[in-house]
Amino acid sequence: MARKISDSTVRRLSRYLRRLRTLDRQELKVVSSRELAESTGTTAAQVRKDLSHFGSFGKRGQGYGVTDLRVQLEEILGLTRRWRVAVLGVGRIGSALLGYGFFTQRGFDVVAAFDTDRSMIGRDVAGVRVQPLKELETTFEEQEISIAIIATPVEAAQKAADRAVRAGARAILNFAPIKLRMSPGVAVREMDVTLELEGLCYLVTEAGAATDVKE
Amino acid sequence: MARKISDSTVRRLSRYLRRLRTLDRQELKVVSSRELAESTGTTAAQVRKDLSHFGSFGKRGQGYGVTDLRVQLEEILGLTRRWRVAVLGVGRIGSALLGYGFFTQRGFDVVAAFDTDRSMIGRDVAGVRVQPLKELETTFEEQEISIAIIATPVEAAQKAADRAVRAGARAILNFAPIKLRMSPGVAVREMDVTLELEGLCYLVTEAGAATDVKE
DNA sequence: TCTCGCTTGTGAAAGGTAGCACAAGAAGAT
DNA sequence: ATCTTCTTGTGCTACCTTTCACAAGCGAGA
Ligand SMILES: NC(=O)c1ccc[n+]([C@@H]2O[C@H](COP(=O)([O-])OP(=O)(O)OC[C@H]3O[C@@H](n4cnc5c(N)ncnc54)[C@H](O)[C@@H]3O)[C@@H](O)[C@H]2O)c1
Ligand SMILES: NC(=O)c1ccc[n+]([C@@H]2O[C@H](COP(=O)([O-])OP(=O)(O)OC[C@H]3O[C@@H](n4cnc5c(N)ncnc54)[C@H](O)[C@@H]3O)[C@@H](O)[C@H]2O)c1
Repeated sequence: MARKISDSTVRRLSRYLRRLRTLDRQELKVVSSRELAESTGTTAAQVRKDLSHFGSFGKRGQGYGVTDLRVQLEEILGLTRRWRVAVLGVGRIGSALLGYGFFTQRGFDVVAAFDTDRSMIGRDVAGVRVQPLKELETTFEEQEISIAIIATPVEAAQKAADRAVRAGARAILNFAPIKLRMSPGVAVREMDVTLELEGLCYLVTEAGAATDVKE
Repeated sequence: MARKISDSTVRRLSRYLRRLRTLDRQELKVVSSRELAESTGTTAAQVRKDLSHFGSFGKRGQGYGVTDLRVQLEEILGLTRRWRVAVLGVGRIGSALLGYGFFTQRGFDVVAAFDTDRSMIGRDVAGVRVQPLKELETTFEEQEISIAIIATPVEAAQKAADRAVRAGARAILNFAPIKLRMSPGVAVREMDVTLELEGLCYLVTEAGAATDVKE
């Protein structure tokens, strides 16, 4: 199983899982690759190809057992354990994330939050106490935090991420609009709203230009 | 210029632009494809290939004029005009977005916000008045809103998006963890924090597994 | 003017990813 | 027991994206 799985495959697996969890809650027993494809925006062949990298989970002529496939995907993605998460920067985005109840359902426990702002420190935000940065190292170790969410202003993002990694974080989810430079062992994902909006603008502008040409 | 530009290329263009804006503010005059690549996490050849789809913007032996290339990219992405944006659902995420000053700098004006909650309606959030849903159609038309950001609970997301599109939106940025079904003419981008976190878990788990095998 | 050093722009090659099409297999009907 | 119907798993193919490699072009300095 040393095969390299592409990023787009992993993203799709996550989408399948999201859907399977809903189906499971609705107590549906089986699902076909076609149904799964339709509700996640891909094709049936793609679903089967993605799953085939990890084994055969379905029954021919029937489809996939919903609960069974859900569990398989959770194992593949590494979600059979719970993950402890810290938020760095408790401003608008940081607070929103701390209040997001969904994480707990999905296996993520936001157990710590850090800020430099005196007036934030000590406050309780959605059940998490905001700590000063100087407590970062001890808390990361004590709580065995492996994921850090960067929600500081862009100027502070690189340093905050570096510090989290030195303290033991193995993955970074970055909300600041900057490309973080990280050592190879550290996994990074970027969430940049502006970047997505710009992508939408391109599509809308192109669509407009395309129809203009046709006329 | 009817060539189809891939999503990943558009994403990179946006990253180049982000970097160019910073360089421009620092009053740097020229930048090479190599420098641009390093600061955006790609390769020099990739940068040149991406740009070559739209024309020749550099000088051989010198590099690219920072301001010049910035303007070119803004034109390509459709950012020479300003875009009017509405936020649907003024909860934790919706409020954070309304307070995000960066949008204005980048050509996006968040001019309207909608919510169903009586206690939210009429309130002023970061200078925008929260309106009831029934005013959506008139506001979209009067303000010529073309982008809708969906920040409602997941159950309401599809309906909210449909309504925005019927009212004139041509692009949707979706924060709810669900695949929206939209007619082909509408551009959609999804921002799902949980999905990104799960992707990180996969990478961390795999990295762990890989080193285990080596030992 | 000629040469040298540097960087772009791009055709060709390599490397991946997605889609097609069908044999294999499972369940239920006859 | 056989036939029918359905859906999986997968080899093959087509397409698309990235990388490579180098000629072309630009400016500086002799
Ligand atoms: N607000 C949004 O909707 C939004 C959207 C997309 C991206 N972002 C990005 O997310 C980041 C945070 O945005 P925001 O709007 O929440 O900003 P904010 O100013 O509301 O919050 C930032 C918080 O980080 C704290 N901080 C500053 N330096 C720190 C450090 N070194 N360590 C820890 N905390 C530190 C500040 O005290 C503040 O509380 C920014 O990079 C921004 O670009 C925000
Ligand atoms: N909070 C986060 O950090 C976070 C992170 C990622 C994704 N999300 C997603 O973003 C969405 C919003 O999350 P939130 O935490 O801000 O939730 P929230 O409950 O704080 O806010 C949701 C708001 O939407 C309003 N609303 C409900 N139905 C509506 C409708 N039909 N039209 C307009 N408004 C309506 C509610 O009154 C409420 O004010 C959810 O889908 C959530 O899954 C949230």
